[in-house]
Amino acid sequence: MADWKDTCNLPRTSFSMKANLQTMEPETVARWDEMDLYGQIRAARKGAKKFLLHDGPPYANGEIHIGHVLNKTLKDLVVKSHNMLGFDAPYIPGWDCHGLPIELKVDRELGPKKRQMSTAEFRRACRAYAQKYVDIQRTEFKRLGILGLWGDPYLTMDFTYQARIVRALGKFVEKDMVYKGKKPVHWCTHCRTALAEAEVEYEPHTSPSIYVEFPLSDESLPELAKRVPELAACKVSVLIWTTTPWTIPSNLGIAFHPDFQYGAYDVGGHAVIVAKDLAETVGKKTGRSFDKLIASFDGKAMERLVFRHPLYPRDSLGVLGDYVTLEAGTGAVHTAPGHGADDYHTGVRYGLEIYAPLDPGGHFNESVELFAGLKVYDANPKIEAALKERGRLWHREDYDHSYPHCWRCHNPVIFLATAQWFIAMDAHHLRDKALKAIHDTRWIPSWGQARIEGMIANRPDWCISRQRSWGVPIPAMDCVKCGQPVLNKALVDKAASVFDVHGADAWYERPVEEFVPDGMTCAQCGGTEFERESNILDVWFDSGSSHEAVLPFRDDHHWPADIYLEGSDQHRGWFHSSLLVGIGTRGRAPFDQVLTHGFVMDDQGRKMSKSLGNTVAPQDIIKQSGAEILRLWVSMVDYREDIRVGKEVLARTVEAYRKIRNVLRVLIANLYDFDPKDDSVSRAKMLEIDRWALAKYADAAERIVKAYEDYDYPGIFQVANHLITVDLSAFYIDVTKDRMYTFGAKSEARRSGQTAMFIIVDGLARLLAPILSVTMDELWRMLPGEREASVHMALFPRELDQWKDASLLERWSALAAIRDQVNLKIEEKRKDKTIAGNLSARVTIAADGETSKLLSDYREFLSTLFGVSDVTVKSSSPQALKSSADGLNVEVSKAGGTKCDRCWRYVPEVSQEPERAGLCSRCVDALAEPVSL
RNA sequence: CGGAAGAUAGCUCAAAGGGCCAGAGCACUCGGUUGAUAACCGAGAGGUUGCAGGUUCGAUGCCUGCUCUUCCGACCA
Repeated sequence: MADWKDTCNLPRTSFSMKANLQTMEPETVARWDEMDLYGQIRAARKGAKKFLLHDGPPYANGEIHIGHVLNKTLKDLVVKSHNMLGFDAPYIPGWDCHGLPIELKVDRELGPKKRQMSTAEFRRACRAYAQKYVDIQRTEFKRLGILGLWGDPYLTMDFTYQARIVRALGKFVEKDMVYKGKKPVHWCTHCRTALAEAEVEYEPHTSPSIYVEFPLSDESLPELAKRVPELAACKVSVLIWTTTPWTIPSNLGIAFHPDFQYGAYDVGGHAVIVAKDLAETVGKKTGRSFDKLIASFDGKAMERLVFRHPLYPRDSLGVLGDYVTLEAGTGAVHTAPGHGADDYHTGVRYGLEIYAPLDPGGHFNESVELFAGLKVYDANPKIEAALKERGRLWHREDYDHSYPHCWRCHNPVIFLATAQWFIAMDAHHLRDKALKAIHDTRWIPSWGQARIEGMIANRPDWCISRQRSWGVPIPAMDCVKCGQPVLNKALVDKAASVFDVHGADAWYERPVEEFVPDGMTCAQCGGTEFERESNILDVWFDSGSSHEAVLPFRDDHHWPADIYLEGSDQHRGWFHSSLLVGIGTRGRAPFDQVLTHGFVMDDQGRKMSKSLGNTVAPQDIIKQSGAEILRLWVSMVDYREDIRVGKEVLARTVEAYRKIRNVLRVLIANLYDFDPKDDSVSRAKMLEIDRWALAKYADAAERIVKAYEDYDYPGIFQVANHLITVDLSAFYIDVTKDRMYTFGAKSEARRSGQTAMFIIVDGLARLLAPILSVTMDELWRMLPGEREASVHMALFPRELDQWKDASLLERWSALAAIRDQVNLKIEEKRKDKTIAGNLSARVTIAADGETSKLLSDYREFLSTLFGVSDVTVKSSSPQALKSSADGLNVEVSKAGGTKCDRCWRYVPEVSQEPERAGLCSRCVDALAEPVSL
């Protein structure tokens, strides 16, 4: 028996079933580099409508983690898809290079060596460190298949960038929106330096706990009598509690909770105020009786009453604060605006002085009576003694709690108000304009608007100064003679022009004269000598200025950007700072749309952390499965929410990838002898099933394009996956393969199928290219016909309407339903071993009504549709139809006749000719045509 | 403690001005095939839509409370 297999048009392709992504991906990335794919796309789209995604700069520290993968891949999806939608969509990646974490890392690496280094030298070490991680991360991002201008990214430490940050600040200075004020920060008196939140460690500590009496001032008595008549004739005082006696000299207020109930108790003939819920406890502690309640009232009644300081002839204002609790103390909180965060905000709200009479070493200065020159910790007992002497100290005990300590020297730290630079939120209507800009921006998802709105509406003035080394210096100076700080446009411009050439290091290295504008004099004392301040800018100002530093200066960019895309934490971070800088420099938001994504969680939905040991390293996944799997994963999950990753998710993603790859492989493998130019069949001459496939494809393609426009990536996967698995794999390809394999290679029927398959696989390669960038690039190069050097230079499929055919699809969904019914019957017969494969079956089918007509219309096609050897359509007989619910009667039996050795169908008779022995007539005809090679 | 978001089959996603037995794909089980073969086809099983109430003829979808998770922020005087 001859081996007829060789005469069949079996699929052939070098697009292998196994993806080999581990080798394919690096090769592809290298090829893209070599051919300058990014540049070629730019050239190809030149003149098209622009679509600009402005990259939020990741921090140049450490290797990339799974969150970076989500973020950068989403950006890549946006950029690639917009290029294929026909936009000119450039992408310039950036890095955030300044800031504390790098400083700390470098500090640790340098160890004791750091002490011998100048600030400029230390900054050079930081720069080298940042550059190292820029390079590492760049390699990793490229490995993910992200396309962009990797050769010329923007770095916040670029000299020109540093200069542009300063110029952006200049816009604020010019409008008089920047002022110097005070703000409490963590301060280490041992290291004599401000500490960032990350440098503070909480450790157990024993503090003195004291209860102190503040008498009501006489002038407030009438007001109190009005609010609380019962107290009209009393001598009134309030009892406060604190664990930092040394802040008593700085006391300027007493805070009450507006809604708590307070009571005035007769204690030894005086009316003493404490929170009612705490009266009993306070009584026990102080050993006095709080049994006799004279009056009770809300904390609100205490607002703006004036109390007297227990040590000095000074007032202490009654204020309200929500942060007052009943967990400890008296419900009346000692408030020193210069020495606490709450105290500070309350102080600002009530117009109290931000008073902190300490030197950097934590000593009281000369103005502080009784305690001048004392270090705060040494002052504690003295202050207690002074209070006791005056009869104001009601109780004292030790108090164990967790207290902030300096992470370096492990001494307790204090809160200390220090001079800082601020941007005033309400100068030049900054806040109002920002709120309007938020309203004018499209937030995706929409709740982002309310979120950032709340933040902008409530935020305090922006503190932009940091007492740090690695960043952009605030080009402010102090008058040597009188200490008056200066920050003006001329100073800023001068610094910016120096930074342009020498970088911001110049501030620490070059002579001060280079920075002092000609003829500058101190506005206060007329002094002409100045010294530089050593504050640097908040790094959020750095990155928030990126639109100013990048968009106007890059050829293919424009201001504002079309879209920003970051994690939802950036409502507080980069979106926020970018918005404020944008308002300050140009009066509007630097973006039209803001798209946010969630965070990557582990497979249980918990956040990843080193301590939990549930982190998933993208580097490992790439090694095991390939970056395409990560890209596919990003595309199929709902990134607007938090997303999960874990073994099963990734395994499912790999399965999905295989399925997609395999179906595309079958399609291209049937095109090995097809040239679209010569072999395409016009739609009019195509078989109906091929037109059906194209109609399905066109519907899907249209929805996918729409989904790209809507940033609905999971929707793309849904549609594409359904088309590929259900419509193509399980239906179209399955039904069509007999024709493709056994018909004459050049027969119109086979060419018809090839035409459809070509259009579909070509279209899918385009449609999936943003997601499976490497795989589609590979497929693209193997497809027949003239085409761009890379699929990423191509456009999404167009003119899809020509393939659409709603009535055909409707007819065919009825046919598919019949096929489902037949399959059920076939399955029954397979179970009882009447038949095995579908080709060993014959089907007898009858129906009534519409279905009957459909069956007779498609009589010739039914055996193909069902994949069986023979179908007999019977005219409907009411009796036979009784058993079936939907007017369909199906009978399956074993096919009769002889099996054709070539196409495996059972036919009534096969050829007896020696050359064609065992073949059905259709195969004999097919072989009349020479086999193509 | 405050602001915001979410919770649908083992996994990833669908279903909404509230209404046919809540749908796919993958995974799983069984069967077929061996001319997509580390593939392919068919069939099957799998969900009281986080929990508890409420509104309604009827709720996954609306309201209230709770639980859990996540992001942001505040706080420990």
